[in-house]
Amino acid sequence: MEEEENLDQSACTAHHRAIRDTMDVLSGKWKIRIIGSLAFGKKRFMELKGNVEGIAAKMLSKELQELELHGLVNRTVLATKPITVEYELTEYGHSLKPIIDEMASWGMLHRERVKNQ
Amino acid sequence: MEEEENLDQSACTAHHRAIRDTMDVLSGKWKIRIIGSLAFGKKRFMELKGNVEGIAAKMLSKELQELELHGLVNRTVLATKPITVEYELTEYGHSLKPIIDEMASWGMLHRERVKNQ
DNA sequence: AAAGTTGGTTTCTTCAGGGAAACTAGTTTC
DNA sequence: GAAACTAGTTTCCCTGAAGAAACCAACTTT
Repeated sequence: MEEEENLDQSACTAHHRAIRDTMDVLSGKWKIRIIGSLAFGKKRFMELKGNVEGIAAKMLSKELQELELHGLVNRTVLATKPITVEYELTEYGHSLKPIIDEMASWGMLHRERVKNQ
Repeated sequence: MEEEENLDQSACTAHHRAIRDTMDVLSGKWKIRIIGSLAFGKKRFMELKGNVEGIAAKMLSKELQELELHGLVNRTVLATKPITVEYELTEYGHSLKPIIDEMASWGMLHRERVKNQ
């Protein structure tokens, strides 16, 4: 009984810690939405700004920097006529897709439920 | 090509909207962690407070009220000697488990990665 | 040379999310 | 009667997340 409790407790502690870790990386109002946008493919700064409705340039810039630091996003400067910058998910960034996808499908479920309440 | 683009765009829009909807329900620093704790089974107020490390009683109380309003959590008052209150996930609340689980397992992955970097 | 494009940075400000601690209230035990 | 346990509520405060708008700098087009 006691051993079982200890196992439960340590599994539970690790679970909580893991959730906190994830939330730290995805902290703030915008990161998940930016990643959700990039999950559809690489995008330029202004494309992202149009895609992530409501975000200000300052926020987008800041969040992209954090995502890059965490190794989730790659930033590539292209030597085009007016300089363009491309952002794309790294392989590691793509590993967040299951979370994003679950959130997206739950959101659709929820919208149906609220509609038919 | 144009039709394809329109399909892409509307699928993409719905995706973004769904993510926003989910984030609205799970807004704030604590809801996911509370749900993550309740996913292990029903808990009393003080149990939750001990379980969700760092949360203040005010926050816990406020967040639980919101979760109850959204139909994710059930609150039951028990007529015990000193009154006790039990919180548990509703069936609908359990539908969030895939999200929580994905976050937990990504968090563990991330911790491994950071450790071995 | 003025205006528009790109991708930002800087500054200034506001507001709400959240923290600490005290307080309530019913019951029970010391 | 004081202290302790239950589950909160209330108040007061403060920081940091975020918004708005202006500004910057290289290059192109008109």
